[in-house]
Amino acid sequence: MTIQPILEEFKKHLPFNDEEAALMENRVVQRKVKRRQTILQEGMICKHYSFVVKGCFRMYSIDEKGIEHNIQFAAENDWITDIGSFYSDTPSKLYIEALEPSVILQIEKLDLYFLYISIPKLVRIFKVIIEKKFVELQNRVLQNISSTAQQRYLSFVEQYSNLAHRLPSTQIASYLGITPEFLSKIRKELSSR
Amino acid sequence: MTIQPILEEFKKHLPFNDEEAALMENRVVQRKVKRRQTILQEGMICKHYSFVVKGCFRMYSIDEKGIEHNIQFAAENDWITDIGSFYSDTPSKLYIEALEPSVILQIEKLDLYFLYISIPKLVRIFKVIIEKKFVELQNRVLQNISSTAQQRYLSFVEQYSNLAHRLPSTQIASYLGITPEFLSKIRKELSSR
DNA sequence: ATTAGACCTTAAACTAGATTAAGTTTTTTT
DNA sequence: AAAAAAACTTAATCTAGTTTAAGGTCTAAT
Repeated sequence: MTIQPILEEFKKHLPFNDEEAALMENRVVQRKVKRRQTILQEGMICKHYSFVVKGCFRMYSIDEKGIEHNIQFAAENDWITDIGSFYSDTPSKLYIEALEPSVILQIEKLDLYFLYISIPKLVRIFKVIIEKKFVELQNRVLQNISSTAQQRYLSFVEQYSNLAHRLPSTQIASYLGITPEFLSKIRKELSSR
Repeated sequence: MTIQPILEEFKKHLPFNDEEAALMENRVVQRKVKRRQTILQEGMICKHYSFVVKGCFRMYSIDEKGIEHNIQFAAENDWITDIGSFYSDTPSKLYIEALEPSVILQIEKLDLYFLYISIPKLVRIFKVIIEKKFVELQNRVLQNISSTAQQRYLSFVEQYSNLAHRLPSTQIASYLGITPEFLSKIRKELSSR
């Protein structure tokens, strides 16, 4: 079954029976994405909720000066979408790009709405998913307004150790809101102690 | 009916019928909160989801140096809770304090769970509420990693003009992640142009 | 196998924002 | 109404992080 990875993930919340799984299987599409390929670009309406089976993505915005700013990473068993664009059908200001060759499972908006009605507990599951992401984001805001770049780097490495050794440091710097040059300085300082 | 302000707010999502309203009325408690009084403190488990009827609150954390950092404000018709502590029954690291004499409506966790079961669309409503807050928070993260303090101040004033003229500038500085002295400098610079 | 394009590092000069400190005004409490 | 406490401002000094620039390494594509 294509959606097996999603079902495994849902077991942590509220497990699905065979009938529910079959309903979902019909509405989910698997897709391969090459390294550097984008699945969302500025100006597009975000049509899908995507689940990462294999690989890694970043969501970023480009400012007036042309500089990219990483808002979020998503690796195996994580969900990624521009939730604002997705639910309100407005053009996105963001990009979602594969940082590695990847495999994802995608659900379209109307299919997700159909599933919300036919499998009511799915609403509960997606509510819990977003609540967890909300808490993570809130902690990140707190860090941003209260900590130095070094402290933020250390807690990024601690919290996302799987990502930290897998991502180019340019991408991490962009996520932390500092220049790659300064991250290099921080790393040197840390290694010399 | 005590919960009238909540019902008005829900009309924007999915309106309640009389029966549903009565169920909810039984599970909601009204409470007056004095200026500077806290409804949540570090170490406590956050027991309530709170709806602001009148007044204004801030949620903040205190760092090792004793400095307070504002994570969120909530004024009329907004919800406030430490969602991490509330759903996982873990001690909070945050404070919620009234910045003005206030009136709130509170729902306890078990009551909310009862209502989620007896009024299924309530799950949908709270999912949408948190999704909107998620988008706001994501924009704030983007601002924090990509903009100067002046730009962040200007977009705070634009987005929350109702709050901006109501809050002491110390509180705004703490929310923006800068010192009150530097905010004063920014304001002077803006007014002289 | 070679070249182009990312990626990483170092270092000097610069700037946004912090810190310290002192003085003024406004608000709150008694 | 007076006293205390909180809030706002200005300015000098300091520092975390940026900018610019150059050289070096690694990876990927022809």
